[in-house]
Amino acid sequence: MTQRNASVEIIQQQLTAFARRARATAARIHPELSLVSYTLLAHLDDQQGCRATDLAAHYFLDKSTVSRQIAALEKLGFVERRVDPDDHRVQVLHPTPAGAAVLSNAMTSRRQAFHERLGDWDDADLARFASYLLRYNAAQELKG
Amino acid sequence: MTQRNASVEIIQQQLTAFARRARATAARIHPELSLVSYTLLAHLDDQQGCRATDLAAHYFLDKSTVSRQIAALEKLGFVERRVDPDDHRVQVLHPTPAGAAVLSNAMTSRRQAFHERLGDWDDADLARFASYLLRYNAAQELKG
DNA sequence: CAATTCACGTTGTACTATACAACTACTTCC
DNA sequence: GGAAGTAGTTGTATAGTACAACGTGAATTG
Repeated sequence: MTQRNASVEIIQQQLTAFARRARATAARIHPELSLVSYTLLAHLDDQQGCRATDLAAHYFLDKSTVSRQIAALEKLGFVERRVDPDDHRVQVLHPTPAGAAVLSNAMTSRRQAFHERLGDWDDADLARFASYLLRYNAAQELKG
Repeated sequence: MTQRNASVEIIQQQLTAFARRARATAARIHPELSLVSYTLLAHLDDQQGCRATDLAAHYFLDKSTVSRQIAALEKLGFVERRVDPDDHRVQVLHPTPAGAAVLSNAMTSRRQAFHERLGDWDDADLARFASYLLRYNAAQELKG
C-alpha cells in the first residue's frame, strides 16, 4: 500500500471513530442539550433567527425532523416562533433568553472539553488541523 | 479571540458537522450496511473474530446494543457465532463469507468516496491530516 | 380574478440506534 | 459447594431520523 493510501485509510478510520462517539460525548459534556438540539440552537443564535426550512437544508435533515426538534426545544422553553408578517406560512425561530443561557453553558462546556483535549498541541498544529477540517468539509458539501 | 481559540473553535465546529453527517453519508455510500454494522463487521474481520464484550468495550457501546447489532448481522447471514470451547459463556464472532463479501464491497465504496474527496490533496497534507486525527482520537480515548 | 401550483410546516407511521435494568447461564474463587 | 463475578439476551424506553399525507397560505397564470 502506498503512503497515500495509508493516509486515506487512517483518515477514514479516525473520522469514523470520531463520528461514532460524538453523540455520546455531547451527552456527557452537556446533558441538557443533545448534539442535534445544540447544533440547531447554535445556528439560530448565530443567524439571529431563521426558518425551519433553512435548518433542514443546512443540516441535510428532513423538515419533519426539524419540526420535531424545534417542537421539543420550544416545549423546553428554549426556542420561540414568530410568524413572519410578510408570509404567514413562515415561522422565524429565535432562541429565548433561557435558550440562549443553556446554549451558552453548553458552548462553554464544549469549548472547555475541546481545549482540554487539544491543550498540548502547539498553535501551528492547531491552525493546520483546523484548516484541514475546513477543507475536508467544504469538499463534502460540494460533492455530498 | 486569540488565534489559538479560533482554531479550537473551528476544529470543534467542523468535527461536529462531520459527525452529524456521518451516518447519512454511510447510508448513501453503502446502503446495505449501516455505519455501526460496518464498523462492527470490520472489527471482526480485522481481529479475525472477537467477543461481543470486546466490541462493546472498544466502541463504548452497551452490551445490549452490541447483542442486537450482532443478532441483526447474523440474521442477514453476515456473522456467525462459535461457542468458545474453553468457556461456554463466550461466543466468538466471525464474519461469514457473505459478510466478508459485503464488507469488502462497502470498504471499496468508502475508500473510493474518501479518495475522491481527498483527491486534490497533496501527499504531505494527507499524511499530516491523518496524524492529527490519530493524535486527536488517541487523546480522546485516554481522557474519554 | 379564479384555479392551479408551489412552499412551509405538522402529523402519522415506521425504523434504527441506543441505554439501563432484570434475567439466564456459565465460571471462578474461597 | 456456595458466593460472586462474567457473557450475553430480553424487556422497556427514548432519541433521532425519514417518508408520505395533509392543511394552509402564497404566487402564478390563463
